[in-house]
Amino acid sequence: MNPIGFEQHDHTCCVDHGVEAVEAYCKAEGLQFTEVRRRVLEMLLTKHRAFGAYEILDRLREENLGSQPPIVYRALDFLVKHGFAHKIERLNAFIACHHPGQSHSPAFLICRVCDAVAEAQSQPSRSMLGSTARKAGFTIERTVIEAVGICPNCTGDADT
Amino acid sequence: MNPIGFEQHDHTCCVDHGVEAVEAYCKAEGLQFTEVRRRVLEMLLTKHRAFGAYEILDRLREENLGSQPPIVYRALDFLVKHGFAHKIERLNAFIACHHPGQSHSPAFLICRVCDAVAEAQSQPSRSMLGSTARKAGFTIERTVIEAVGICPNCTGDADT
DNA sequence: AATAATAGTGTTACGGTATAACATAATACC
DNA sequence: GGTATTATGTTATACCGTAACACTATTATT
Repeated sequence: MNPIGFEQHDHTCCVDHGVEAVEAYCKAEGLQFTEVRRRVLEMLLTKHRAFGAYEILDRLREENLGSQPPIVYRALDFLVKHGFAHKIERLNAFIACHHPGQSHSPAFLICRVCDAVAEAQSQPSRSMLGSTARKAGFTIERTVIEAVGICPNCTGDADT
Repeated sequence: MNPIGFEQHDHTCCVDHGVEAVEAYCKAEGLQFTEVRRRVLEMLLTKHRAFGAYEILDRLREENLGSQPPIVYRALDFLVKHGFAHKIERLNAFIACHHPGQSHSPAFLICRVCDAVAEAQSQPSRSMLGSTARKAGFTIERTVIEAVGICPNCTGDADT
């Protein structure tokens, strides 16, 4: 249950492995892993942080893969729908998933200093939110669990 | 720990009590509870749902209390800053707080059918998110806990 | 009460986020 | 090969949010 994102690591693995995993999944499920979708995923995988849709669009434009918002939003919709990426509601931005394929309810730790985002797992059904929902007769379909704060690498930096 | 929002109740109490509580708090703390701020809070209290900033602005405009976005955003900033209202990140919208004065980390149950929103309490430090953060060395300053699903009043309605 | 300091409001202008709607192209399926 | 489905290209627009500056009201100080 350790979050991925704040530790030092060989990041090329994250990119390669992430793309491979999604490629395999799409092949198995008969999903079209098109060039735009692949490039958007690759961009998301380049950093453990969230990317705004227009930031991604700028990159697509440079590569002549599209220049209008719907292009990037459709690619992001695809990635999010199939669990290859997540939207960080607090940031109105998107991040690659680190457990593609596995069904999961993600939780995020967002560093407000360096913008790093770590993905952890939540267990809605076993959380207080889940028990509150059951008591109230509310059926949870999706959860948004995000914590904003200071990551271990930025702790101690001179900014309150 | 029961969420407020889905049950039948005498709603005029919510409005009156909410305004009174905030008024008393502001008086005690030396905060200026101006007309715009009061009206925005009253509007938020009229329903157990979230309101977009521009929806509120339209009402303010009708009442000649301002016509430009900064007016409503400044009032909302004030209300959120002092814990009289919360922003629902998932909806980019705002809702009145139901425990003004008490310090708390709210959690929300959002019905995607009728748009009702119930406010419950979360306990970040005791949650899995809290323990994950501690293990990772992450300092949580604020949490966003929102569940989207179907409220008890809409359960069974013909929409999947 | 006059003054200075602070806080709130009015207004313009703009930037960031997101989607509806419709046309065209590519792919999958039979 | 023909049809259905899925993806992309494009225009236009709607919604969300803030920077910057002028002005007014309130509060604190003398």
